[in-house]
Amino acid sequence: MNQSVERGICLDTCTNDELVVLVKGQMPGSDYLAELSNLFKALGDFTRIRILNALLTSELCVCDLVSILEMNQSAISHQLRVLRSSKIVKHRKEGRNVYYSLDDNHVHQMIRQGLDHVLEG
Amino acid sequence: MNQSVERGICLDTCTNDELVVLVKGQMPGSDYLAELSNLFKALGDFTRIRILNALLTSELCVCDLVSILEMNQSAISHQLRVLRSSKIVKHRKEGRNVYYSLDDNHVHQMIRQGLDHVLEG
DNA sequence: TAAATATATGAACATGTATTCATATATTGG
DNA sequence: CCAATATATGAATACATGTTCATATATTTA
Repeated sequence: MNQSVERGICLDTCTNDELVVLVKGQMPGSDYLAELSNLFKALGDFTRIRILNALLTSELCVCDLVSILEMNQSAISHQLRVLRSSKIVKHRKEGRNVYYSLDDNHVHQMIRQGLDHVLEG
Repeated sequence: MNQSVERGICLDTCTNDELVVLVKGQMPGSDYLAELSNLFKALGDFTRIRILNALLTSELCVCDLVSILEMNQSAISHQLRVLRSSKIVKHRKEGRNVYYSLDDNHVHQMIRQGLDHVLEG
């Protein structure tokens, strides 16, 4: 279906070109696209991706993550906050520990799919 | 399989805890995780996500994208460069136009999966 | 209740990044 | 060859973001 669309050569900026109108019409709303880019942005950091890969294996508390990533506790907590506010992880408190886990199965799949991509490379 | 792993309560930082060792062992190598986070980072920008959503419908030249996103040509070109260097889009030249399209099917699927996620909310 | 431990958070700092402006390059048409 | 058009790119700027340090909060234990 992709390549069957007729192209219109742009003169200056082709604001009313048929294809442009078509593509514009098929784009999801800005709200969704903003949400989507924010989701990817939250996944797009080395520390956070390592946290999430760890959580792929098991629910973990903050100090587990400190040991696994060999990083500052503060740095970990700050990044967990980002992941929490993006609803990517959920947490539960048990005594003085706070256990984090993946909130959603979609994210699980997105990470795995991304890994497939880079492993093939 | 997740919750069946025995937890070890951390005292200070539990460097030798069994679970920590297990999780560490199951993490992909740093190189892959770095690549993965870079891939997500490339997807994690509003402008770039809009470009990619447009390319989901059809191959497009730069000035098409300028019209579709209603943005500065320079801004678009700069972002296309980011997508190119991340191997997310490919390009072909035809006369004075340069046509961009998605390079890889994985990315296609990742975007769709991400959209599913945000559309469900 | 005091000390110890686990976690969260604000401020500061350094670094990264998106956009704009000006300009360069390349291609086509006259 | 010259003018016009499409695209790319470097520099500048403003803004976002990750880490560290210091410290606050909450919970357990002695």
